[in-house]
Amino acid sequence: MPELPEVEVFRQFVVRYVQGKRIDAVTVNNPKILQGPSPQGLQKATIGYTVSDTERRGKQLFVKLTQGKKAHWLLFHFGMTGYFSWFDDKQTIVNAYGDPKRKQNHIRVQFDLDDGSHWTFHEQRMFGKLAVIDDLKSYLAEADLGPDALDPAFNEKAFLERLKSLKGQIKPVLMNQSVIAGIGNVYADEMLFQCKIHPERRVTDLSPADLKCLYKQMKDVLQKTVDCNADRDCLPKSYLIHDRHPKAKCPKSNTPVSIKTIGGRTTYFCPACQVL
DNA sequence: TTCCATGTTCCGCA
DNA sequence: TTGCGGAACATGGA
Repeated sequence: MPELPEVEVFRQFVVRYVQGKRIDAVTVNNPKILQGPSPQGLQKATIGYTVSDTERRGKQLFVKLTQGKKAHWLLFHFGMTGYFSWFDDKQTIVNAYGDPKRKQNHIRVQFDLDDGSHWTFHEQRMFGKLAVIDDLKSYLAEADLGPDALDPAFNEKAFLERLKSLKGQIKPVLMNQSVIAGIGNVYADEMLFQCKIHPERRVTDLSPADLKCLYKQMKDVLQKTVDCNADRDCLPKSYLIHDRHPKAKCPKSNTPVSIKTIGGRTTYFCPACQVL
């Protein structure tokens, strides 16, 4: 589930509830979530360190840990079902996706903080990961990741430049993290719907107006979702995101929504608004 | 019980 | 080389 907006909300969550606190203990309930370090290695990399900063690129979240002059980063990827929660003696805050009634489920890693509170990483399906990164700059330089979709430096000109040499269907291109980082299945569908572009159209067949619309909607859809704190119910009624189920009807044309596998993912679109 | 899932990666084929 | 379909990964809800 977590695409760029959700991961941005997770980042803000860390800033609000975790940043500035020292990690006193770590519990790894399922070592498979760790990519690289052993549970002991993770303990060594975190215990005694203070959470001092955060970064995000696409769907990847980086959390900086500092102890004196020593510093490194934790990398979180949330797969399809990952999220954070935080709790102390008085309250529990479940972030973005967790069902408060089931908040104790699927805790893969728990960090105990120096103020007595606890920060937990949940990941039901184990597609997510947690890694330790020594040098964030070189990691990002070597990672096969495109520019972050919401990075202000990724402007219209850069967007058009990036897409102009590509040939495939537009939807898989939008979801390709090495082209643009952060767009997943749901928000790709939404921006295509808002621009009335069929998801199977070729990038090379799109008009300049189509591409400019996609740029605008990429920013709008993602930013609106961040502003909604990733609560999809808060998004405009005119969004197709509310109609991702069989028998749903297009919010603009009232046409039954089509469901088709495109680029390997379940795709929702309006066959009347989005013509091939 | 079977099918499906919002992410990523790898393999094989054209 | 590029594009693309399919499978695999692990888990549980419908």
